[in-house]
Amino acid sequence: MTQKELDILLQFFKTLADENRLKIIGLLSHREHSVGELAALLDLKEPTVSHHLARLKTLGLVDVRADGNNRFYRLDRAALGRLNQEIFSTERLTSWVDDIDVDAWDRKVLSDYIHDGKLKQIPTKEKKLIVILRWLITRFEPGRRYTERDVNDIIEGVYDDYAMLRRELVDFGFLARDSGGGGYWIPEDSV
Amino acid sequence: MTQKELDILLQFFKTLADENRLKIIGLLSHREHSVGELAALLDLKEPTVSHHLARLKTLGLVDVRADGNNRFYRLDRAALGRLNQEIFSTERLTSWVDDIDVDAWDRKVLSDYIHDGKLKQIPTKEKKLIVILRWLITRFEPGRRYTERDVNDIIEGVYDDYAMLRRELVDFGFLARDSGGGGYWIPEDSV
DNA sequence: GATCTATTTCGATATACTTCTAATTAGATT
DNA sequence: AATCTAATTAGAAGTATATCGAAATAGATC
Repeated sequence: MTQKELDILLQFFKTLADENRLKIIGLLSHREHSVGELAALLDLKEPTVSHHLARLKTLGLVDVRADGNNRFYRLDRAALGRLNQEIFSTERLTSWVDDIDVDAWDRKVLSDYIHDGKLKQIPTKEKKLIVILRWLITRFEPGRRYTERDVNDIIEGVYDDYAMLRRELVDFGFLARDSGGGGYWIPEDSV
Repeated sequence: MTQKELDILLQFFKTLADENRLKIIGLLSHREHSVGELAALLDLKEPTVSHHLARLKTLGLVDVRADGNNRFYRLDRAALGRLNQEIFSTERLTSWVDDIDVDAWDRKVLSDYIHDGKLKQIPTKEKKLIVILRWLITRFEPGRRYTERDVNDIIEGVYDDYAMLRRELVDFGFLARDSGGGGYWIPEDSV
């Protein structure tokens, strides 16, 4: 769903989220009314009713018909039904947020822990640690072999305790290690 | 529709009339999320998200599942569909306002033109005049005969120009007059 | 048990919106 | 043309509520 569609949806709910506007819709569902009539029925001043009607009109929910000085407003039922269908279709509901960046969480964590390209400290929470490790692993090329020294040097560029981070990378499967001294590499099924 | 039902409807729209709550629903439509995740995704602080979730929960739109310190919220799709059906059924739309007092218009006119039981002035608008006449005619008993003097006295109690009002009462059929001098009375089919 | 983490509650602030009065516009009536 | 009526527009005041920081709560971890 695009931001524009979300705005439309939002305007719809905002417009209907007022007791007097709901009552106006109810009154107009019976028959058309002038502004003065509505004001009297709802015990509001004309300008207030005028304001509410303007909002309903913006949404296309009501029509106006001028008759002398009076302006008779009536409900556009078709528009109401149309909005209903559009808004509450299942597809729409489940697609409300395609445009939200789901990596925002990752970025938040990164911005919290990384300043000027350096890791400030190692997060204790596993969920956050994984975000950091995922960021760190991008400095290694898939398919290439690294000596322990290589790995330490790369990590040290962003954090002093390279041994700790190297261990975490291995523990969480971001790096594989050959116990025979064959060095480190990114496993095929790396996260 | 009762006031209570209108309130429910109103709460529904008010709850959905917020951009971030719509986004939360969208996010939860994919999968459950913790408060912290939602806060990061929406770029809001936890208390704010907590507040939004509480409102959604009041409406029954979301469920909570506790897991350690985390609380995972998820969408109750059934509730959403249920509300949709209830809210947008045609019967409901057309019955929104049965409880609105349609005599309020009359009362408005009366309060505008009558102070302390006295008629301030005669409205020029026919619609309003009729309201006044309907009020005035209640001072006469159905089935009883009145002389012109009786009529004048009764009217003069509320307005000086009794001749004018008497004429209007007759013109609009609130009073019948016997051309032979037999006086005035309320006609059977009086409005 | 003390500490840490995620969430909620509380209190304050800032913003959006409803509602009103006053002034303006447009149409009808004299 | 002048007046009157209905409605809208403009501006102001009050109310509701979204948002945040600080404090409190509850669960997990050490």
